[in-house]
Amino acid sequence: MRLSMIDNLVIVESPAKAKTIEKILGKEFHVTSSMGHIRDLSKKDFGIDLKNNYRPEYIVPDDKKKIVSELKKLVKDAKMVWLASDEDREGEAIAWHLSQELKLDPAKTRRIVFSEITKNAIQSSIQNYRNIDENLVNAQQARRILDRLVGFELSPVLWKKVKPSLSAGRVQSVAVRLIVEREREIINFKTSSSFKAIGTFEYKDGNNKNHQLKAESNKKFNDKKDAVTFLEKCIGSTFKVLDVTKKPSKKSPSPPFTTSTLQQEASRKLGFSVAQTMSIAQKLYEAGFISYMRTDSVNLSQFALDSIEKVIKKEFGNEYAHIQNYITKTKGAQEAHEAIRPSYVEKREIEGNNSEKRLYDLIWKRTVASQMSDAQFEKTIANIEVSKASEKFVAQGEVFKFDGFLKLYIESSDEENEEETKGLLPPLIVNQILSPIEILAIQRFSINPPRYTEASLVKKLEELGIGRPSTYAPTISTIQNRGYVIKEDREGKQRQFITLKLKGSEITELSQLEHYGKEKAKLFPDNIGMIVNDFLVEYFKEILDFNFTARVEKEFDDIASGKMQWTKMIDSFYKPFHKNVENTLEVSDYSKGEKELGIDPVSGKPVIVRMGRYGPIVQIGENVAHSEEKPKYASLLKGQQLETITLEEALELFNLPRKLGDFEGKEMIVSIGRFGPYVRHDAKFYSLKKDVDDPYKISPERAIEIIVDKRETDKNRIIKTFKEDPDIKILNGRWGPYISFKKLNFKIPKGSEPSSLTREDCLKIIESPQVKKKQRNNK
DNA sequence: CAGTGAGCGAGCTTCCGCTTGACTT
Repeated sequence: MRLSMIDNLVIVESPAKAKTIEKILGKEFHVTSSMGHIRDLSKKDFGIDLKNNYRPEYIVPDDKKKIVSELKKLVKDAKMVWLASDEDREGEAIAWHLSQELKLDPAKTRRIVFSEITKNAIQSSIQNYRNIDENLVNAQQARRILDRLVGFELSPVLWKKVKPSLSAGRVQSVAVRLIVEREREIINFKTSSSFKAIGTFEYKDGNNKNHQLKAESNKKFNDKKDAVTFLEKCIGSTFKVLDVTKKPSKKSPSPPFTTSTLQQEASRKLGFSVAQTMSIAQKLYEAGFISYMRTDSVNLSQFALDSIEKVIKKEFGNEYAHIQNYITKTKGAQEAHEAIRPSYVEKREIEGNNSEKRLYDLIWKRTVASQMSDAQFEKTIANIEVSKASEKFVAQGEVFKFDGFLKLYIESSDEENEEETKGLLPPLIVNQILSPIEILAIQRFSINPPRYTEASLVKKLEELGIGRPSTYAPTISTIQNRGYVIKEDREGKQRQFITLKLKGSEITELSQLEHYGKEKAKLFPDNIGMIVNDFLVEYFKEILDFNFTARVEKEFDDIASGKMQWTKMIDSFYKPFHKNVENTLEVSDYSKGEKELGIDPVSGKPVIVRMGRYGPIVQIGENVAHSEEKPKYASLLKGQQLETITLEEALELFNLPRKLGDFEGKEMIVSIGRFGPYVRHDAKFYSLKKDVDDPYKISPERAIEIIVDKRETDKNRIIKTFKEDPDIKILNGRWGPYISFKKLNFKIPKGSEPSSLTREDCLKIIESPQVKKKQRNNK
């Protein structure tokens, strides 16, 4: 079916948005989408003519050619083209690129903008059309060109001075820096401990009724001696209530979700990675369940506010509604969209898989809670005097007066705060004498700064105004893909802590174990991340500065408001920057993170760690040209870092390969290869079991066991072969049975019995279109 | 991801922001 003459063609960025808008505008308007940017800088020679005042060379990337040719067809038939891309710098540039690439006639082209998809907003935008804002477009061109210059000049410096294929950029390099510097803070963190006293007291009130309460000392004690001294003073002291203060307090709801806060809460509450959150949100958006998921705005449309108010009043009662619009405080926010909210808040639940349901539920609760009343408390603080000591005890209580938004939604926090003993306090009166039941002084250790999670890194970047909602998730992926950063769990450790207990007039000491330092899905810098970071911070301080983006953003704003010419801005940045690049190429050494750990007691030679071609290594002795004596090398184990490895750990690496004695007349040798620790026997390799066997300590008996076990599983490996076709084999693998065919492997569909498959069945699986598609995608 | 434990050296790698594709006639 071909659409006849379309009078009005509207072009937006996203197809899902196009669908909704078309419904609103009716059949006189055809709404289509550009799928974001349709042109980009060519990759040849930067795509920038440096000799010609930074003239950009734009091309249509291959994956956009189809869209552009379709748009060209549509435009030809239209009497009026409405460019409705987002109301921000990038959106303005998209509109401009469209007008250029589609060669739109200015007389038949109108630029319109709306930041919410409602009938009113869209119809009024049609009334208030304008021309493309060239200053804003120039600000975007400056942004794009600056990023290209930085990225495409810095990355090759790294290829020459550190390692090929590495990358650097205005956003990613600062993200890595944050993680590297945080890790160093943690490495250098000196744990200290102190004691805090917690007393349990009781008293009888006028009606002879017994009450109990807990109170904490108002001061910490630096060491055990001070804590004991305090407890000794408590013996025979009287404990008197000095004062009781009551004051009201309140807690307000958080604003509705932006991309960044959604990623943070989905990470804390649901354990999603930022990429997971975004792809689930995309599904919800495409299904029409939520508004657009890439936004920095906390604004809600009047339509949304009205329907949320109705829902709150119906579900919770009138006193729970407190309709308000929040103000976006984020640095550099462009606010082209609404906050992330349910499209129809009346819809409490959606159809979809479990993750989609959970994310929708989170968005629903957060949105509705944002329009609910403050929670009201009454806080009580009582100071308790200790007659023989200058320190006091403080009892704190908190009572709900009104739960407000907390009835629906409690925001999580990144800090794992210690539980405080806050609850209801019994009625206290001044000068009341309390009798101590027991007083504990518990040793508490200071906690190092927390490592970043993906989501808390996004939060930090957003605070610095670095990156945009559409790039948070890809940036986090990039720094992991380059090997700069690894997302990992870490086992916690154990330590002892002391509890001193005063009961009656006796002080006893108790030693207990506590777990600490357990990490889940935290970002750790890897060796190469640290080396690259140190190199960039040393030679390109300006770019790596946390305020670099903020500074250039200011200049982009000046371009947007017509106060500055974009080519001048780029020129004054690029001239000194490029000079610095050339200078760095000349003066800097090849950077491999080299560090001397000490002297090898056996040979008397220095022990050096550094990055080798295939990863981090340790060497004994220097590499002297033309010398016959070569240094000895050993690779670092997985998880060992150049930054933290000790001399002892480094020397231990040379205890491999280790001879383990003979088995069946052949020697067994233990060592560590690319794929981890192994035993070699009779020219065959047998992997040691991860986290079970230690190559430095494994016994010959255990090694033989591993060899025999492996032979057994290998025997069971072959399920079926075909005489007529030796290329096809049905095998048992780590993930169950599979078909092996000329170095390629194929899953066996559910429900088929592997041993009864015929050659024809196998060929069918190998030739099936789904499998072929998958192979293409893996390329 | 499907089973390794080597070592020549050509040619390529890379940025940040917008956005979802994918398949015939």
